[in-house]
Amino acid sequence: MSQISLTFPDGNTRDYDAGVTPADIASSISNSLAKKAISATVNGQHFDLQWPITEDAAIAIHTMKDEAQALELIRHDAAHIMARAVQEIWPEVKVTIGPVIENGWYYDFDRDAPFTPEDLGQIEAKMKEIINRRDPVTTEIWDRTRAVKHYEANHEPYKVELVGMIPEGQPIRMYWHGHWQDLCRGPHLQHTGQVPADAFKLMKVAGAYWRGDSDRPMLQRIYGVAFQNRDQLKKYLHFLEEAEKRDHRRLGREMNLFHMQEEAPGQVFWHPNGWHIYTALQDYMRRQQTRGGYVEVNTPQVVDRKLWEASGHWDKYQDNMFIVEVDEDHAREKAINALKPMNCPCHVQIFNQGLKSYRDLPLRMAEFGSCARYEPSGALHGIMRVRGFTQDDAHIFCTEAQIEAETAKFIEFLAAIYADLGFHDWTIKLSTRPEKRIGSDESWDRVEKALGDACNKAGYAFDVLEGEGAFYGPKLEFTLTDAIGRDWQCGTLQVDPNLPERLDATFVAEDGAKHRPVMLHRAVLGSFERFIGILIEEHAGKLPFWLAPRQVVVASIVSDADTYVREVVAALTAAGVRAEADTRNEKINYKVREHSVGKVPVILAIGLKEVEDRTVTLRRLGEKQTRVIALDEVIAELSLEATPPDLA
RNA sequence: GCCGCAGUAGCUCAGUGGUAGAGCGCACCCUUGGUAAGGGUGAGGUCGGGAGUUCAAUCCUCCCCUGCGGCACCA
Repeated sequence: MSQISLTFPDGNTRDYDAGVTPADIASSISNSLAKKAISATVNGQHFDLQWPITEDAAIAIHTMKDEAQALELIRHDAAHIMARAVQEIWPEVKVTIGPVIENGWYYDFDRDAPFTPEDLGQIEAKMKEIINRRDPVTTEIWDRTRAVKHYEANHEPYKVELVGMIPEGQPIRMYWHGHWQDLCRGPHLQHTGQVPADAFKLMKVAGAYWRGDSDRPMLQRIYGVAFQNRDQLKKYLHFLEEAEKRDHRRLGREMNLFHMQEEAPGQVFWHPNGWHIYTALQDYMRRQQTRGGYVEVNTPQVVDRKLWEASGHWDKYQDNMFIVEVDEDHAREKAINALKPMNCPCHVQIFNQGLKSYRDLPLRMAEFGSCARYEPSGALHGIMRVRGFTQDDAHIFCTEAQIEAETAKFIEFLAAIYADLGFHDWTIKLSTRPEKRIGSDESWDRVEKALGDACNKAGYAFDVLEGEGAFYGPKLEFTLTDAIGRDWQCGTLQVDPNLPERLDATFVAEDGAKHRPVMLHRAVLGSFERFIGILIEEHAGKLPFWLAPRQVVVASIVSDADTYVREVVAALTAAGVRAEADTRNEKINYKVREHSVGKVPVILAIGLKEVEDRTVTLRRLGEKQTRVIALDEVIAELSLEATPPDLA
């Protein structure tokens, strides 16, 4: 038998017979390692202890202390154990796939009756039983015919399909957890008892299309989470509770920011408190855009279909548009209009007024554009995914040669805004040419390079998403990570030579001839609605002072202080601070509690002492400590704090 | 749009084949209290909408709407 040479993480190499398994190697090192080993990494591939190694390789043996590998195996085995549990309880249920996902796994089943919450409990109990049996996990490679025959005989059509999808030359691997068999690329643990019985939980059942295709059958997906131990599971469940407390829908109600109702699904009724956030953010963005060399415009809401036909939206986007038919009784002639889902065609109309010179470029045209999109009902989510929204939209009309400089300028523009808004952790993704596209490869080459170079020039790294660009051009996406680790794609910059072409935008160049400009669609926040939702969740409702809808409540302790309370409120208001009086007949404890729950950042308590000394007692949200401070001083302090970051 | 679940007072939720309850909130009264809920009294509901079964429907059945969790979607 031939020999192979294996290199260990410490740099030592040892020779073994070809076909040796990581399990053999662990045994050859020590008994304790043989017991503790769970898997190996062989030439970068996560390897089952039972798989033979056939060539020289770098190898590292993993134990439960290697968290990444341990969690992957635990979750993957849990998925199999769950599928087995389901089939032990309901043998007629058909199995499909069950991958590991963040924090756990899911498994999709085909079953007529829906799984109920009680079913989940039953499955969980059965899983624990299987874990306690400590059934061995074994594996074999089968040939395709045998695998297909096996699954046909067992009435598992989805598995037959999966076997058929495995490319020629790749092994068709079977795994057994005890008697229960599943097609699986592995790796797995060595016996079911290695999955901690007290550190997993089945979370929910949901529908999911077979192979993610909405034309194929809807399956039932059971989600589970699993960790190495009970404490980690508890911690995760606690995290979920915390995330729920940040839910913008709940905080929106509690802070009286906005509401939604069924007469206007997917649209926001902004209350005074919420509208303060909105206008503060919009005022800030308007100042930034002015500073960034943009001109602001405003364009119609209801636009005749002719323009949408010309722009191409009527063809490609109609399902997402609100169509408005004007009745003949009310209009001179019957017209079909659409609410604008995007601002770009209208911006081209403004560009097309008068003759543009190359001297006008780049022309940066911004609009807080109210758009309406008929989003699928299932997509709606609070104020994050809505049917009526306002974008911080702009289109930069420029030449191809100006794309790089304009993009670099935009990245710096966006970075400054994210920093002001408290987001420092964000990334750029460059989406490149898709398969179905227009334009020459040379032009794609140039424009993709321009975007990449612009990122480098601005000093930011980027990831590439191959083939994810729009059909007419590549784009940059800017994704920020929030306080609890969730990603939100907000900013975007998209190169578009198509729309100027379709809507016949031109400028006169130095050569005296008419040329086609390129458009850069770009946004920093995306939509105000969604971004405010993100801000609320980011801060768990405790917005930065300058954005907080209610900044200060001045609360009387005794009613003899009411006159002074009103004086303090008036002085703060005059100094540009949003202040309100609370002179209700309630105890200070009650007022403090209520305004703390309402996330008011500053409470000024006023009793007879403060009236006497012309002071206030200041209490900040979340702090127990209070501070007595002179009226003039507190006005100066809070007025400074109320100043937006770009004006401070 | 698809699968599943849900819709009862402003909010959170309980409940019943004979038109309904709690806590908080709200109103009024007492209380003037020093930093996360002082006490009392009271008002408030076409039980999401429509149809059906029934002597009788908030409850059972069907359709619709909206929401929630996923999936699909996000030119």
